Amino acid sequence: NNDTDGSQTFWQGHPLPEAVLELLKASCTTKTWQQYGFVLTQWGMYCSEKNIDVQSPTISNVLSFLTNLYEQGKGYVSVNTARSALSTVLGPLEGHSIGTHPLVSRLLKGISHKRPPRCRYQFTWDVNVLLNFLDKWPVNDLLDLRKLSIKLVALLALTTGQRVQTISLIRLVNVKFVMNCVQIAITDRIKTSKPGKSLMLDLPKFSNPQLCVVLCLEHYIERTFSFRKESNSEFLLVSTRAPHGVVSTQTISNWLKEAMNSEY
DNA sequence: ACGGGTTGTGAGTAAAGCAT
DNA sequence: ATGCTTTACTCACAACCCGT
Repeated sequence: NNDTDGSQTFWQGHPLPEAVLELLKASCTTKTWQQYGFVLTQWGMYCSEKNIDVQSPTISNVLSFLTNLYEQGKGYVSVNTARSALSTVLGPLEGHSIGTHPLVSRLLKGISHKRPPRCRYQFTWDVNVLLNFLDKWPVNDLLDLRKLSIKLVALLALTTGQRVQTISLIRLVNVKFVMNCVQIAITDRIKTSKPGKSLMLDLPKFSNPQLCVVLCLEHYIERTFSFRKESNSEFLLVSTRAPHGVVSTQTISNWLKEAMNSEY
């Protein structure tokens, strides 16, 4: 019904039952639909400007649109996303899906040569800087909830090397304290999920109690126990503010940056 | 089976919005 | 004012697919 993720607009040419739409929509995550939705807004604007039928363009319309994005300064990856979006929404052209049309492939290849993608991370940093910093903090009991959260997230990130998405999806029921470590199963679908297989994380105890994830995690769970009932959050990480609901991946990312930005 | 092309995904960033 | 969420956008990259 509401069209915040853009998926509805795609099949508006076909009047389809709600249940069908629901399944078509489930073929991509909301994140993907959001991105495609943005591309389609651009496409819509381009079409009305050039008097093109949004639903059934010619191949040269598509090629010009993609070239236009390139000329706006977009890199290969962005134009490629646009290609994917159009390919998903629009029917085949000249017997090819838009993504696989030979001219589209060629065009994208040209862009990848003119504006090749760079790798996301160019340098690494010394983890000890962060560890030394956290080591100087007061013991867990004396930390306020915010600092405790920041510390926990930092230690989780360092010990697991997982995306913030993964960290945000740690469910309390899946955290198992065993002998000398903690085992965490990630049961929700994540970027690298394979059907029917959940990710297992092992957190070993660390010699320095001040920097031990296991202890910090234990403490965090105790500390947040009291308001779990009201917030009824099944997830480990909760907001530092009432009603202490689930935190977004963005918040976790902010906490992480705060930990690394040692200006306290 | 591998390697290239294609598709689908989360991360990062900035800015606006919203509670407390 | 602060802490967090949402939105809009660009990007890198993982997974998938398929021809050889």
